Amino acid sequence: MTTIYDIARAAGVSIATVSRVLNNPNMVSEKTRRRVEAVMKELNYSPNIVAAALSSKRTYSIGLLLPDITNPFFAEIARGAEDEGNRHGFNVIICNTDNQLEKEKNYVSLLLQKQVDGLIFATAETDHQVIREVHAKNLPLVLIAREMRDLVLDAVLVDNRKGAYLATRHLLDLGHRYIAMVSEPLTITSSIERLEGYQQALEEAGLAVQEKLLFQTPSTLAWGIEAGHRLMELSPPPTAVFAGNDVLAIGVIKGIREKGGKVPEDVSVVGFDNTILAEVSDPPLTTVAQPIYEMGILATRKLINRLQSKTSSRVERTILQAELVVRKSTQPPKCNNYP
Amino acid sequence: MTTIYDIARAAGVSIATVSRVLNNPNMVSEKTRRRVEAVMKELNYSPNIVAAALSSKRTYSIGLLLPDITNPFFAEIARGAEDEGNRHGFNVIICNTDNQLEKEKNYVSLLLQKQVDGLIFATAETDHQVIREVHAKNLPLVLIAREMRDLVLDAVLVDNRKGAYLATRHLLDLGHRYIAMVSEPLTITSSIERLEGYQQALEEAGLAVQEKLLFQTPSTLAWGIEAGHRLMELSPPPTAVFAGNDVLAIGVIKGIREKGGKVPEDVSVVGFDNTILAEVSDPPLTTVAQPIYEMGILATRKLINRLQSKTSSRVERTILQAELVVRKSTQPPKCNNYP
DNA sequence: CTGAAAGCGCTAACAG
DNA sequence: CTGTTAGCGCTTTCAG
Repeated sequence: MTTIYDIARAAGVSIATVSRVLNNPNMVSEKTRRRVEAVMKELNYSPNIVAAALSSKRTYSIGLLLPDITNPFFAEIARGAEDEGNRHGFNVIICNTDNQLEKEKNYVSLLLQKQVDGLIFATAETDHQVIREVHAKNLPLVLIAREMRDLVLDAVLVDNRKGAYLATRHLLDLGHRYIAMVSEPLTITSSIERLEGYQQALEEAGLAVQEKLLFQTPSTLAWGIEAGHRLMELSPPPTAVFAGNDVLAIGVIKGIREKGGKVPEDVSVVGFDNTILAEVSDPPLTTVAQPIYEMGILATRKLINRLQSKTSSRVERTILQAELVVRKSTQPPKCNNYP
Repeated sequence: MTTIYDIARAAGVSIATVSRVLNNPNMVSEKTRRRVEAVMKELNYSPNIVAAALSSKRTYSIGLLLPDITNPFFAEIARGAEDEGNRHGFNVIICNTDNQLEKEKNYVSLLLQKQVDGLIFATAETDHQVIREVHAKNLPLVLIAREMRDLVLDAVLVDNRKGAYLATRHLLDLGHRYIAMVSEPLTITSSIERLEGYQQALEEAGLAVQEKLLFQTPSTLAWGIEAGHRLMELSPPPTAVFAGNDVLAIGVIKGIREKGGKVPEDVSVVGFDNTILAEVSDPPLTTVAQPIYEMGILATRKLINRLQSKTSSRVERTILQAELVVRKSTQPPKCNNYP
């Protein structure tokens, strides 16, 4: 491996000069710069970032903590983060936390030892000791897709309430009056907000929220199916359902079908997220689109900005708009037999 | 930030001893070890891995190059790689290459500068200059899911031929005689092998491969749909189709439907990969399962083994079995009108 | 514009 | 079992 010493010797300059042509080329005379560069090429030199990091204290890598990269929603966030990071010379280290506090703690500790420049955190918890600690340690940090209940930090979010409102409103506009909601556990801020949007739409339409139409389940296909079954066991079953995310929505559709119902003929279904699943499912899913990829980009850009301008300006929450994407899983109700 | 010097001073030992309790605790007497550990706890010490890496030449991070983390197939590989890496104290740096040579080159160069301990490479190309260079530089490297045409390297693969054979055979067993294949571009080794499996099954059944039943398209939903259309324009249309992967299969189903066909009633469809898409699609997709997650794990384990035993033993190709997962997208043909 | 020199925090012989 | 002493390869004052 060739080092700046080799280059310096071969070019007849000091290592300081070599370092300068690497980092501050304009502080070096054109002539010596050229010479040094030539030698670098000739000796096929490649700087050792680890060594640079040790003295400069910048590793140019950031940690991305998310529940599960296998979930299309987070995969897309990761893609956005990685693209934007790469554009600025940063690498991203992926960490799958499965929403387990223990794992998050271990990852954070490891990432700190690796001296990452900052963290992007997509956690499920609304209250989080680990995040508090990171924040206390002054490591740049931005939250994505989820917030914390009582600690305001840099974050990139989507207007969940509005999105849920749009979804429910769409169902209402189609003529539905008996609309269920299947949501993720309400320990997640986004779930709470989506539920609020649903409520608001119903209330505006002069409808009361009915307890028996509210389902709360973990966010997996299997649980969605289960919810679909329970929905169909209601008598009468709802004519429409708003699911808290695409996975649940697709599960619900499957569950409804397994009980002999048809989507959208018997019951309309709306999802949330607009992941690839919504596009691929049959019928294609009407859903609320979040600019997921863009969120990954924005969070990363925000983090990098923080890293560059040491100015500890104040906390910045970016809230993006969600919008309804109407596909084939919704239609007017056949009849309106609402209790 | 507290360093081993601080610990050494506070514990009344040398930095070497501190370093030892960190890396070779058994080389230190129980008593001083305890003391040092106590001080570490007290001073809330956290080792600086960057510094350790500079002198030890091990960064405990590995690069994972894949086309696109957003593709469920690669996301699952990434998950496996990350899980296994984490289990051994390695972090994984994700790089999305989009199969672009230029991007791959840049990433590899950056990863080398970052002194990653090794690389896991999922590339589409069958012949690859970048990989040759990495290999020449003696950086531990394992290929996953794809091979190179004329360079045998450590790799974790699936028996594509056998998988494709099983898929086609399943269709044959159901009574289909007029079976199309929609495959990814044949520049990818896996595509070629899958085509071969298809051929073999047909030939064993005494059927000739018909050129007009062979489609080759990029692996996206849109192109799959397009292929579905073209399939239905044949007269008669095939009674079954084997698609080179799940995304294409789902596209084909959509395309068939758009032309008024029913799946599986009019035409049966088999996919390949068994990603979440197969589970989520309607009808659930009969497909060939690859142990994707496990492949990620195995590739990583193989890499880590290489890192640990410096023994340059010989190249090792692991070939996993694919198996058919029968779901609802296939059934016997209504009638067998094959030309 | 350039060079000398002092680290960054840790590992790894080598002695003892 | 423990301490001393060189580095690892690069950045960064501080002089000149």
